[in-house]
Amino acid sequence: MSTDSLAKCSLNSRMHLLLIEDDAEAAKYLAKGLRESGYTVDVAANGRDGLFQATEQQYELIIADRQLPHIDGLTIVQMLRRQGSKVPVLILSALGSVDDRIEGLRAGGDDYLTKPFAFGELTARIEALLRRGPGVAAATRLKVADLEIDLLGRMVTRAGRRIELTTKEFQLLEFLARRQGQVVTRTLLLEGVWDLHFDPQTNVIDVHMSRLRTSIDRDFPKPLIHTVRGAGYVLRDEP
Amino acid sequence: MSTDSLAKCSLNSRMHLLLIEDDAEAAKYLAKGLRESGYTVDVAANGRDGLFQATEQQYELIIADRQLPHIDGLTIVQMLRRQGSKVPVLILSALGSVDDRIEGLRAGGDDYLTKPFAFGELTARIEALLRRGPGVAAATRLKVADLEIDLLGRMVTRAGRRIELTTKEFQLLEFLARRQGQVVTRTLLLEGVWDLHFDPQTNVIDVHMSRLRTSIDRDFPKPLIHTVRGAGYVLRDEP
DNA sequence: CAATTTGGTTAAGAACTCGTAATCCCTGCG
DNA sequence: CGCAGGGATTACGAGTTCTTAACCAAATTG
Repeated sequence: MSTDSLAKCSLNSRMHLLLIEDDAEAAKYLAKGLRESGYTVDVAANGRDGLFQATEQQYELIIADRQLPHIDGLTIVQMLRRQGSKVPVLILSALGSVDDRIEGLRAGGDDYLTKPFAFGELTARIEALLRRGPGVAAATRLKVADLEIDLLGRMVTRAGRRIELTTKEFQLLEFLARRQGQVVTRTLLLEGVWDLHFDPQTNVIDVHMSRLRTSIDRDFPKPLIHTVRGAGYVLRDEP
Repeated sequence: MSTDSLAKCSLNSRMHLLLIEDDAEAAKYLAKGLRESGYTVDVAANGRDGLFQATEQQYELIIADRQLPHIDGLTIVQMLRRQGSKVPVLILSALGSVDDRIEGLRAGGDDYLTKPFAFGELTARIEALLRRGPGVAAATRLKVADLEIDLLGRMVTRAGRRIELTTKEFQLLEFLARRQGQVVTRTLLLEGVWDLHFDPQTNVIDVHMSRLRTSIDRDFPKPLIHTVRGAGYVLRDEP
């Protein structure tokens, strides 16, 4: 099966990652691949910016090169830990030899990966780090009433019938489904689905929500997407 | 990997085992003994590495300690099974109570051995598991709907009709078929089929996918290869 | 060594997505 | 009732992504 599981592991929840890598080309390649795999990726080109962004924003995981301008990867980990942050950090190292300090990372719940590595290996380790502890595998399918979402296959069915969605629609639905029953505010959607941290002054959300609605709810008696006036939207069975 | 690993796994009589054991001394002792018994043995020192290696490579059998750092033995079995792997797994445990045995087997472990044990007993059980039949053997043919792929014969048929493919096309199809139903990203394809670890800045994948499509899907009403915009491709029956 | 096959590149255009903006539609309140 | 404000819907177009055919070089074959 080899990389089977890797593929399987890579299309999960929309997680926010920070990639700290000074080699522009490598950074671009990795970021692209990770985005294809469904992650939201921010990139920092050096240690200083990286550390700043890591403290400024909350990431689910940080991937840092070992050797970086200004501040190297290991130091970033140390500083983050000193600030009380517990974000898992994955160190990319060009060094072949096993460094004691790096070895120590594993104990701290973090991990390292020696270059060159297969992309699949990276996603596998990311998934391993994102798992909330042993035994709790990340979900691969979500269910809301008769609606089923297959994250690996990027497939949605309702009442057994197949529903085609665009990428944005799928992301939006996944975001809602992960918080099913809870009201999701516009701001939350803007950040979680569009990665916008300011008000775009447009009605992007409304438009996409409308599109998603026609796909999900039009041909069915019970709508699953509900508007909460003045607050946001909910995905749930009851009105 | 594709055809390489195939040759490796099916045509080589030397059995490939993965031993996941955190106790370095025990691991060394067992590995040595198993190698003397004619097995090729890889060792992983903790659950995370073990699970990774188990998915990364095709092993005929996996021997895993029950208690491991990061991810324990039973969880490894569960995860492998969830990934569709059928590798026989032998769990080693210091726990001897009946409950533990049941739990271990229910998790999908194929056998259970309580420490301390005689080395002979270990080899006996390994042989039993390996002998236990074709059901556990590595796949030599893959099926997706009416499409059949004979990995050993390097032959493809759809609806009984023979389809001729070039080497690249076959590799591509095999890669997709091994992950049928799952979206395969371009990056993954680039690495898995072309062994390119950077962006080739061309559309090789698209072109070959198009060629594969004309071979596989042109003369049939239901296409099996589907594009997932912005992500990659899937091989599956449904649209 | 010519002929054929194979695999990578280029490029044109087809198909599709997504954001904007204009318009319509509620809902609640004065 | 009519108005205001939030929300829904629709159409459009720019930009992107995918498909395909044609081309060429390298490898393979007779």
